[in-house]
Amino acid sequence: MPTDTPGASLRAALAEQNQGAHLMAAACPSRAVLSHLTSRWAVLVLVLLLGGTRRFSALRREVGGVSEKMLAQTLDALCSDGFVLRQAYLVIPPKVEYSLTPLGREAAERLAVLVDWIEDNYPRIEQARADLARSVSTEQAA
Amino acid sequence: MPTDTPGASLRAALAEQNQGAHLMAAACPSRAVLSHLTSRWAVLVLVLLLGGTRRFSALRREVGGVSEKMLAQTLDALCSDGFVLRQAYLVIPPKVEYSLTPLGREAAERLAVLVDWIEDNYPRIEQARADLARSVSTEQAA
DNA sequence: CAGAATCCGATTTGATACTG
DNA sequence: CAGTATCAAATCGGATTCTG
Repeated sequence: MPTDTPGASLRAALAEQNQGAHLMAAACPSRAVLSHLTSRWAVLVLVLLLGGTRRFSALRREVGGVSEKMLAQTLDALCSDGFVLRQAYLVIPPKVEYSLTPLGREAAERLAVLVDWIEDNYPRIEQARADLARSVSTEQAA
Repeated sequence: MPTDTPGASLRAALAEQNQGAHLMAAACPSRAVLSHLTSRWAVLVLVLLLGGTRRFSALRREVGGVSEKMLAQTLDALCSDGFVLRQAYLVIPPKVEYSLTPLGREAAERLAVLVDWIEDNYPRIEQARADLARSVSTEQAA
């Protein structure tokens, strides 16, 4: 087994047995982490930071469509979770650099796999969507 | 390079050069796919379905905290995107089964890697958060 | 430049009740 | 059982203004 998913078997086993007290549980604290990592802008920010340290304004430019507020909010959350390191240089004009922590890098790499898959397979996804539109209630079952 | 991320090099290259017209672009249609896949309940539903076909009520029970409305809405979106197959049996009482399409399975597997990572590393994340709380503005730079 | 603060509309979310 | 309909609450998200 050359893959790097140590918890896969555990997760699968628990999922099939429905006895897990993990992410599927409403009260599980890791739910918050999941939502932070998969939030609209966090995914893009993390993947970008995988390419190296960046300043606030650079991120603002590179992450198309993000507002200052949302970017600041996203970065703040990622810093609080220990995924991103914020380094503020006390100079004028202000200069702040953001980079991934080792933990953040691990998470970002996994997100990048998803992002890359989407980009690589977008044509197939579009195709599937088109196929669906054609087969409007064509098959039944009993 | 033994990993299964064919687009990684492309993504990294584009990210570093900031010349990409892909997910980082505000208007990129794949943004919608990303948001569907990473939405609060879709992640959990997809990972659960990785464990096999499930009925609506089973999902409702297993995905802790989801409301009927949100589950229906989530499943609807995943079906429209071609990630989930919905099979309705015309019997009384009604019976509807949801399962992953090949496309959905690929996406779900990548999400599962992330979910598994979070569960496996939650202690480290908590630890990092605790460490942060201690080092409140301890280091500067110039 | 990097953000904090404020305002406020748009969207999301979730109980609850109802239906085939 | 598997939803849909409805309404109120909560959150999101962005434009704007202000500051060190």
